[in-house]
Amino acid sequence: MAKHTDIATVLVEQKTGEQIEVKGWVRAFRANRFIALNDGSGANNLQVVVDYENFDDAIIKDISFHACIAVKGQLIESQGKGQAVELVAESIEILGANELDKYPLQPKRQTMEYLREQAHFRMRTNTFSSVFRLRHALAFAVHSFFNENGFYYMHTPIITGSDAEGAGEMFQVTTLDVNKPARTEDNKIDYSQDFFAKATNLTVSGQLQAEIGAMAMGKVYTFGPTFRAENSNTSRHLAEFWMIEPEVAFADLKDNMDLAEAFVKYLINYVLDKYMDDLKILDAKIQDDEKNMKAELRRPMGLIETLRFVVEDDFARITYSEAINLLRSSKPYKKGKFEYDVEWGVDLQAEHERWLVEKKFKKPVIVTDYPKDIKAFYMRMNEDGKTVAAMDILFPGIGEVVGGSQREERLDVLKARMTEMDVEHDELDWYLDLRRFGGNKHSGFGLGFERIVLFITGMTNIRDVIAFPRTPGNAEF
RNA sequence: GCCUCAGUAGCUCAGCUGGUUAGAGCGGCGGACUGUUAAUCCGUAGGUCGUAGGUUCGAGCCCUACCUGAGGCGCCA
Repeated sequence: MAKHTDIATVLVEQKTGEQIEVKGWVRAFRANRFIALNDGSGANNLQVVVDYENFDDAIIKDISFHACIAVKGQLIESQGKGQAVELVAESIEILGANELDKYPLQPKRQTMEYLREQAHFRMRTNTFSSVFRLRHALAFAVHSFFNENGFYYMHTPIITGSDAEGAGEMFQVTTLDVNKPARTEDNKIDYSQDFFAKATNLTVSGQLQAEIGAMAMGKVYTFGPTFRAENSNTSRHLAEFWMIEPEVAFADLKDNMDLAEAFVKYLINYVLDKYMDDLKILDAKIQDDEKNMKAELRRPMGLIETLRFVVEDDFARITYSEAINLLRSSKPYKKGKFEYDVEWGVDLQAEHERWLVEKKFKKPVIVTDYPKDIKAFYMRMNEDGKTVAAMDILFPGIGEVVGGSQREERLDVLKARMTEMDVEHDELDWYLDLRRFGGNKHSGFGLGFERIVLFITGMTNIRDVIAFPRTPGNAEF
């Protein structure tokens, strides 16, 4: 028996005249004659033509929406419009029939919220199969970009005993009996009896460990799961997400920005180059979604147009202080339209970031040199003693996609900052060692993978770009 | 964690100022159909109006609490 062929391959090679076998799920069965078959290998369906007189009624009856079938036959030039080739069915095997009266999906538009509840089936829809193919492509492109640029992929720990970074609330990892944990004599929980003989958590960032790598391997990156136990209820936050964190020795803040910008553009170019079919499906979906929306709520550009625009143009680069000045002389500020005040020393609010990105520059904006008091202890202090060498990249629609900095390499300055910000020195002694012994200038950033997938797919809720989203109160599947 | 909005058939929604028997489209089911592209046509079944209380002669509609979802904010990536 011939091995079956991926539909994507059949459609690319178009070897008409050949006998082939394909396997997949029925997307539609029209006029008792035409099956739109999809096996997930690509965005496009293969049209299978059935002469029903040649088949049992029972088989014809089982060819229904999302039933799984195998088809053997000859590939021919399509006799109809809409596709180049089609498969003339000579034999059809029902691999898995479908009970339509109980099946939660329907061949019609269904809301993202409803499909989210059907996470075990939603990948069978056009939208989600495209999203997850793009997610795969982008993950692959992450590795390919760094590999091409001389970076080493580093696996930082998922369970960590280090809780000093302060990036967010953490999930505790323990094998102690939560109902009656071991206690010390003064009735505190006795972590010396826990699995790792200390309190441990799921990682909130691999950055500090990546710095260890950079101080030996030069250019490293991590790409792995990250966990935040924040009670964040937004369309841009997950409790479990994937983060990419490059760390580069001998690099200053400008090198860091150049890297981040080149990286993001590489990812976008990668899918523009290789996954246009999926982008077209999502582009069309967005246009369809926006058809009934008021003009001012629609996106100014289509998805593919937006992606091209981002890669063709330089990102805007401004300092935090310049951003404050721009905001204070902006129309919405003068008219009192902002809900929050704009004041040097206070972090930019979402509405301020949105004005900068969507109104002022109309493209991604890199904001640098934030006040030291609103940023982390490890960011390098600038000459002015007030700001640090930090940078955030803000994207239209989703806000902060990248957060990074040049790291403080001066031992005395770093220690002073840790004291100032109440960071335990003892726990991070190894981190200080990196400065004590052969330290160097270095920089890095963190990029939320789902946020960039969100931007590139044009989806609007981060829960729809990860197969099984974890959010407060929800860990289904 | 805070604010706002929503929950009516399997799905997407309509349901007037509180008033008789709860409406549509799609989907399902039964049938027709051999060039369709979200196929089309005919027929048909399907509802504890999120849950629990309350107000009222009378509640899908008003009030209270809770649950679930969405949007926004904060925290961040």
